[in-house]
Amino acid sequence: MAIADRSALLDLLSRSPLFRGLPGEDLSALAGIVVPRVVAKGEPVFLEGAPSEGFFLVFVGKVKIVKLSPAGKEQTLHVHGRGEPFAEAALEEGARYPATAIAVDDSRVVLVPRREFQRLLAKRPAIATNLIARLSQRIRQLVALVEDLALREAPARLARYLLDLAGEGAEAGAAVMLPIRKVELAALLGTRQETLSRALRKLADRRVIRVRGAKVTLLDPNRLADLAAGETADL
Amino acid sequence: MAIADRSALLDLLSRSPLFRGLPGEDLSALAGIVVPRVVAKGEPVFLEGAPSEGFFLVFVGKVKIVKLSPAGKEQTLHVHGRGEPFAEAALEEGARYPATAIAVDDSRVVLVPRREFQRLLAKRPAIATNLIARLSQRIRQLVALVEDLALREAPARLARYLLDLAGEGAEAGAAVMLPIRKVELAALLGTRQETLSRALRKLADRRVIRVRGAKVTLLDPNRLADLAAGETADL
DNA sequence: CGTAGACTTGACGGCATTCAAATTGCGTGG
DNA sequence: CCACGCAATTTGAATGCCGTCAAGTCTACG
Repeated sequence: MAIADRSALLDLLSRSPLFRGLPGEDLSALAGIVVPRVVAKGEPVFLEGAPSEGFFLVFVGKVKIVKLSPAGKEQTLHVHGRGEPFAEAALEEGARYPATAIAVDDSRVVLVPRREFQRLLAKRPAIATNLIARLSQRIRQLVALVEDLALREAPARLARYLLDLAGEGAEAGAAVMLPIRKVELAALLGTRQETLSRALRKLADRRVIRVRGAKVTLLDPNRLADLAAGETADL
Repeated sequence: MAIADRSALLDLLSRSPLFRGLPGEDLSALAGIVVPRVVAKGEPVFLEGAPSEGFFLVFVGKVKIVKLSPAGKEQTLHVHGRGEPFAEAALEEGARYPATAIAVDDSRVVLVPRREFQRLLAKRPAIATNLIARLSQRIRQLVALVEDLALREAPARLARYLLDLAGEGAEAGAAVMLPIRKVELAALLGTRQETLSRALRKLADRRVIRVRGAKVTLLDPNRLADLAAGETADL
């Protein structure tokens, strides 16, 4: 990795939720340990079932974590952007990756090797705390996904996603840009692009949102929240 | 709690995945800190959204973790039996329970209060390691559930569950007892009792299993594994 | 034996998937 | 600046799994 990247790397590490607040010497040591990798769009970072080498951080680009069925269907568990760690759940001795990671765009990631990380973990209990917090958060995300899949219909999932994207204080008229292609979004919402398209249409027809390509305007956030909550009441 | 229970409590704690290997003095301290609770069948241990008091261990009985929709639908995330900890993901300051816990049978649980636990956690790094392992395992379970919901049809989910229950080396003719009522199992598999009933029937008709009440005999584990993997090929 | 709870079966409808085809968006070469 | 072509997205029509509603059956147990 070029010299010019080293400071960027240090910056990345220091901002990561896992290493936040770590002394400079540790960050420096980490920067020396970490293994950079380039991954082209559509290529895997690792495959489900492969023995864990460690966990990763997204340096540039986007990486999705997916489950694939033999029948070729795909469910996205999460899409990670710059600075985010992934595969932190596969850190134990002999662990295997429980899902596949694929680059959504041309990306650069860094591998934090398992052994070295464990050594650091033993030395710095603060990292354990951060890791526990991170794992707990991931559990909450997965619980929310299960809730979506089991308890909500496609339009309601979309509504919840849009509200999530807009953040808490979503005013009427607020606009959001979809950060991923619609096929990817469909996979994340547990459906197909066709169904997503129809769901967008449905909300747009009811003047709850307006869609212009990847730009979605929230015309009526309150109604959107109702729909997200599972209100079925059609117009 | 009666004196006679104290040794049972210590036994429970020492066998718990979180506290395994802890020095006797810590276990003793824990036993003094822990808060016993009796919960009748169908009653909640805690409700989704309530501020976390800490996490729990099942002493006697069974507790299910569920997500409820406004429409009244229910998805079970997990069913915990004797000795198992639950709600370990809600340990942070100000955390709220991300799902509801309900006793499936008349049960006794013990609460491990958040503050006290955190104090112990700071003192014994080994617990942090155990906790990380536990959270990672929970993540894998949830990923498996998502996979089921998104990628498999009801009969395939049932097949996977039965294989899970039978364990790795499932011989033809091996029998398993369903540990929970069929309504509960249906909720865990993300479906209804009617659908579960039909799925059992389907597998039985094909001579893959035999069902006698709660006893299920695996007549053809290989075929069952194929079905679990998503093979659709009907008879 | 009778009752309550657990489970099964049948009929019907809906949401989402699948297959197929049309349409739009957009980067690139002319 | 515009046309071409691929990729992304949308739309339409048919099918299917599963959920709902409503009876019916089984079984443990008093």
